[in-house]
Amino acid sequence: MEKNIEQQIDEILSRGVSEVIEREHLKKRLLSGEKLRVKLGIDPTSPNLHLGRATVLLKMKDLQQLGHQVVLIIGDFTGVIGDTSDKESERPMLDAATVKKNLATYKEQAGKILDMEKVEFHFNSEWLAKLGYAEIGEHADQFSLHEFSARENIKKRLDEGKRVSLRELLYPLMQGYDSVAVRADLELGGTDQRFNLLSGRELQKHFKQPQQDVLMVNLIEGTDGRKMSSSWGNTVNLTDQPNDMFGKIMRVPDELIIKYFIHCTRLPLAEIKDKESRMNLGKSFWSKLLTAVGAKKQELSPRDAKLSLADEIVKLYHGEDAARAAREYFINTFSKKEIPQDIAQFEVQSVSMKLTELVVASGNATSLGDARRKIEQGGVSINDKKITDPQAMVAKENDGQVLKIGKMGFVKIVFKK
RNA sequence: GGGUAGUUGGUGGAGUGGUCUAACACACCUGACUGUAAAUCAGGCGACUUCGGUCUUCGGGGGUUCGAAUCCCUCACUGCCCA
Repeated sequence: MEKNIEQQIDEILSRGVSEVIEREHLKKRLLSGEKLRVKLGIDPTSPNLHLGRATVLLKMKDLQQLGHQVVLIIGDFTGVIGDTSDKESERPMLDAATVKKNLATYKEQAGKILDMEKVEFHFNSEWLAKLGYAEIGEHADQFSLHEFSARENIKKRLDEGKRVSLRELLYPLMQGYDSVAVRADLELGGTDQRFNLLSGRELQKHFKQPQQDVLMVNLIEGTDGRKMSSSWGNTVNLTDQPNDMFGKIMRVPDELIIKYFIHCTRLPLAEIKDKESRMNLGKSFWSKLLTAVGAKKQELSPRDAKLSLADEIVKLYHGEDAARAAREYFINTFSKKEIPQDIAQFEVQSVSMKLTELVVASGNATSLGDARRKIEQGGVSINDKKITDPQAMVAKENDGQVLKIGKMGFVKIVFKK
């Protein structure tokens, strides 16, 4: 049993983790049976959680399951400081109502992973709003401009002649002071948070508190292989419907399969390793040879690996049944190119309608011009028959037929008159 | 406070009086290919259209001109240098 716990802890400290600061110290504390206060700061400006953010939450969950206290800090005050790289809008102070609303959304999403009943919540305005210049000056004195400007992303912006607001200097101070305020033992974050996470240690030291340990998880790439970010549109959101979520994961580049398994699921590492080696098998010369002579059928195709990846992830957020259904949907629709069973209906209110208008009205094109282009380029069909005439009309005889736009858009046409 | 250079479509970035809906690249969309994806190839990528056109866009506002992304004024914002 003892050993089992140690293995769990080792996995917590290594799976998907890029760096742990005071690793040995932290391991010792985790083993000691002490109940640690594990801090995570969350940003109330963007309520949409995606898989990239979920990696940290999964880690929090692991810790929660070992009996540690999860402390979530809602950055209602920090949110104002935020990132000023967006040139046109200095963000206004979030009003209480928005924060509340975003928080509710957040809780709902994070609740898919964490046991929210056991989470301790704080708004950082609780303590940050009370500080005056004197205190801020004191905190600020713990850091130098050099340290700050050496941060990679700041340095880059400085080099490129982009604006870096002085306000941004305050951000790490605030996040660091949060750790003091909640007396954090451990703080989690992405590797991009390094500086902010470490600032907590600085300030705790200054305030004669024991210094928190820091655990940084790797950032994962988005579905297109670039950095996962809401503004790139390459995220898989926790709120995505099962079919969507499944499809998005299937679109992830092959190279990321194992990384996703490690970071976004809790499939045992041994199984992941097995998949990895079986996938690599397919690439080697010997395996090709063996396959050619029919001596071996062990290997795993990236497609199948990805299917089970998508399965695992959807299961995590939507449950097993949903995952199974999503898998079927995907195979039928995209592999076998069948028309799915349940598709949205579009009710036509008149006797006939222009196809272009229908495509737009059903949400499958952004403008009539866009619809026309899709039609002209052969992206639109009705009951598997391609329509290429942009002037085409739909009428009574199309009642109940299935309109397909692109790979994903299915609409059942229903006439009301 | 002084000086100086800038602000172009989702992004980067050309363009300095008409041929500009604005090069090129990325992103995005459609199609082909495929084991999902990627890669590759083809086409597209402001809006509306009776498919002949019409209208809107180059930080905001105003002006000069037959004509402005391009010239002038003004406001806002940003970089850099100096104090």
